[in-house]
Amino acid sequence: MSEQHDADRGRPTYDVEAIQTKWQKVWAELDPFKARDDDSAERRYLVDMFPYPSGDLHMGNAEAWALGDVIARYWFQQGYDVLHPIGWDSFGLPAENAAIRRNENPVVWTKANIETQAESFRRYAISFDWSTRLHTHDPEYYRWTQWLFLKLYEHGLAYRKQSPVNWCPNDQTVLANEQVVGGKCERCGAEVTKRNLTQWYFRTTAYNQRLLDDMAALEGHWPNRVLTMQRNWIGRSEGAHVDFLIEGRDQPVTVFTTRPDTLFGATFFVIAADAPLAAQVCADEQRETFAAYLEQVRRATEIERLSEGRDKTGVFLGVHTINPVNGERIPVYAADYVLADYGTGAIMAVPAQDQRDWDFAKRFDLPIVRTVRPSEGFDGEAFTGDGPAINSANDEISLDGLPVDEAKRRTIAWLERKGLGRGTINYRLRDWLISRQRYWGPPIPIIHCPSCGEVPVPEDQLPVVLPELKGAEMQPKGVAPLASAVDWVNVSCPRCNEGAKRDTDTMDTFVDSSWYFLRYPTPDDATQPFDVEAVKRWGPVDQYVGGVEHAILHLLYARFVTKALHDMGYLDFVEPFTALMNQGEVINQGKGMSKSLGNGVDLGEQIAAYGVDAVRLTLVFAGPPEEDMDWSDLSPGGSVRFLQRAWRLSGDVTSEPGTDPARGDDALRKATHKVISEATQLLDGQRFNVMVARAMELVNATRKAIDSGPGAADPAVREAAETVAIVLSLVAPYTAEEMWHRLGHAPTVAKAGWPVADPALLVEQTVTAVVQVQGKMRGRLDVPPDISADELEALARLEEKVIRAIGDATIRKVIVRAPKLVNFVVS
RNA sequence: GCCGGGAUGGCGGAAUCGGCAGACGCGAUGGUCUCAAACACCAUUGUUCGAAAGGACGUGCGGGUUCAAGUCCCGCUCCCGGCACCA
Repeated sequence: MSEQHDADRGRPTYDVEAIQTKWQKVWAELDPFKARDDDSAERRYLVDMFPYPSGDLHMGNAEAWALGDVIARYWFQQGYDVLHPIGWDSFGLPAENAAIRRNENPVVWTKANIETQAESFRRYAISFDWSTRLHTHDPEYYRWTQWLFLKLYEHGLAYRKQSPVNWCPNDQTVLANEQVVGGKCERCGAEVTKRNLTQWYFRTTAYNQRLLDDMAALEGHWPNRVLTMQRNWIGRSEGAHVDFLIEGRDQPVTVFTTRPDTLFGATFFVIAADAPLAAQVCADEQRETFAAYLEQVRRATEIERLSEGRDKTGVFLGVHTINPVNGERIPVYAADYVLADYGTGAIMAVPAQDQRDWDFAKRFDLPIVRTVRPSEGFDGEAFTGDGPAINSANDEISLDGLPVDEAKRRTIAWLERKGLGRGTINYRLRDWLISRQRYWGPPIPIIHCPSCGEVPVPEDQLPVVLPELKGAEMQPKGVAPLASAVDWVNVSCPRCNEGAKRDTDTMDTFVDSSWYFLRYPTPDDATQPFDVEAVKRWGPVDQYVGGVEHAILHLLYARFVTKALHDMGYLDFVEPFTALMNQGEVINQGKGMSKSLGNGVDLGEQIAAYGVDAVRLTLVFAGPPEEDMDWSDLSPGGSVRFLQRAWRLSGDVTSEPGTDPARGDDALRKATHKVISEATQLLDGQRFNVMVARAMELVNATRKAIDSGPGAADPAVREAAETVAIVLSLVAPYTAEEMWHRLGHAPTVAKAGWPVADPALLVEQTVTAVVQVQGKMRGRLDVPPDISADELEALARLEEKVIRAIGDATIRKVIVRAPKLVNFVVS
């Protein structure tokens, strides 16, 4: 016995440290959470978004894993064959920046942090199958990330193009659209600028409609806000393509519009200044003006471009185009309020019905023609609402008087008939830019050959291993650090054997994490990225747990990769994560924890002070899983107190293990089985905080039964205490195991089996009926649950308080809902 | 501006089928134990009137439906999150 004894009372005390040390060792030997994968039970697959190894685990990690572990451990208790894996998302910038500072290779810092976190996870007692462990920086992992690249390349889903891209001047690398937040680098906060570069892309746009449609199956299983964010990001909009002929060009220029009905009001035409088209159409006499403007646009950061209340800028390109619907000659401008990479990079401008166009028209003194009659009393500028069309007729078509929807349909039909345009659907989603000019990521497995062009590295030559750079060799300088590893770069072309060069960019770390859940079932497979059959057995992930910060990036990419691999025949599902839970954030004193605010709460210190179980319990009990919690509102001390009360029950029970509870105290048994029944429902609904509350009630009831009820020897007391241990095993594994041990059982309580409520014990002998007068509560009656309406009403009429409340009034109506309620309506 | 979510005691939160508002916990107050303190345990704890019995009020605000509304409907306010010159 490792328990210490209280000197005064001679009774064992609840020694958190000792219990933790003791059971950690036992569990390491038992390895109880290893997935069996042997068809002995239904499989369940739970994944927590794997951690980035930056230092030790923190409060946020602690919450996410505590919540995921409740679900995993509940499944273990129910007898499922559970796969609950762990890995590390171990490529990425922080390691690289640290390595530059420390003049070493990023692997050193990365490995050290991983070991620290792994050790913390073990102490934190998460129910992992440790044999699943993987790290994305291992060549044996990224070999398959490169394989994924090659497969996408093979199927036309990976390609290289030149395009204006987001550039982070601080990190000296390009960024995906998704990594630019409010014009700033998502990672370092620097203002992002644009550069025209040739980069690698994954063709996410090939899946835009399916990414949208397949969300129907996630409805109700994914948080609403995540689905909404994904929908916004994909940004489907219905409209039309309209062709415009620009003077001096043979090929028409197509624009996208959601308002084809307003075509008669298009009084000018705008091309994104940084789109190649702008330079192409520009008239010679305007060339200098345009070049100056373009230079100004290029220099501006996104922040400046988007800044509130900024006047529209632009230049006339010296050419005109013809409005196809009315033959009007309208001027063509270049401006930066039109985006080069949305739609076609050019628009028809309808100032009367679009505020941006209105602003531009005012600035450059361009005509404004209303083609939708604004509603009564409208005193704004551009009118974007519904209304009858006006000024919208030519020899062949008249929209006048039609509402917007109908006018759109007619215009599209007319355009299609004339061959001047067509109805279309446009998406905001763009292709995923995956090249990075940094070191610590998987090299792109492409060789550039002067005669053969882009040549994929043959599969049997994977992995393309990173050359071992350290310190300043990785210093970002705008070109990829790999370029300076001359021996590594120069290779012979796999196709023609002549001298060639490796691609020197590495892949975005989001590529690593876009498929890791497929490798967990077979993490050591040296012959393939994942075992198709094993993934069929386990996949898709039944429950995914992680922060909402990945609502767009990671989840969108993982969904895209899953669909692509499905179409290639590797997967039999199209959505990777059947259900998603976003845990809330742990904040402190109303603000996010940060060094600068000095309000950080250190997980290690909390665990040292209160113990693993109390910290986990506090996090789970704080509120609904998805809600943010403020650590300063919580009381780990209270959790310790509760755990101690629970633990003490296990020492008080005097009956032998295996005692038949049927002879036990009826009232306590009923309480126990009610808690079992409720806890089961609450777990199924992921309402873990309420489940903890029920466990607390059972502890209180058991305490009472021991002290002032049937006593410690009653079999119902044992049943209750054992139930407490099992329920607590989902949240407080150490305390639960210790209780289980003191109750005379062998480890491990984690697999004791989830109790089943006895329906006979859930039937109440009496229920409380409420008696109301005028809807106000005036009395309570204890009645049998099968009481008839008449009997209940008769009893209610005899209640003294009810009689008093009715007084002289006449009873107009009596509502009886036996056995719960009687309501007298009087006047 | 658009989209999503929310507002319940001093605090975190329960009440997910329209039927006892405030489960459970924290904090607070009083008590038991103690030389004392801490721990532990017991009791009280929505506001208000009342000595008490008992009553009135009470779920962001204003209306409505209903015998009955935290819950449903209409109109607001405020807070949190996301998107935003996306044609």
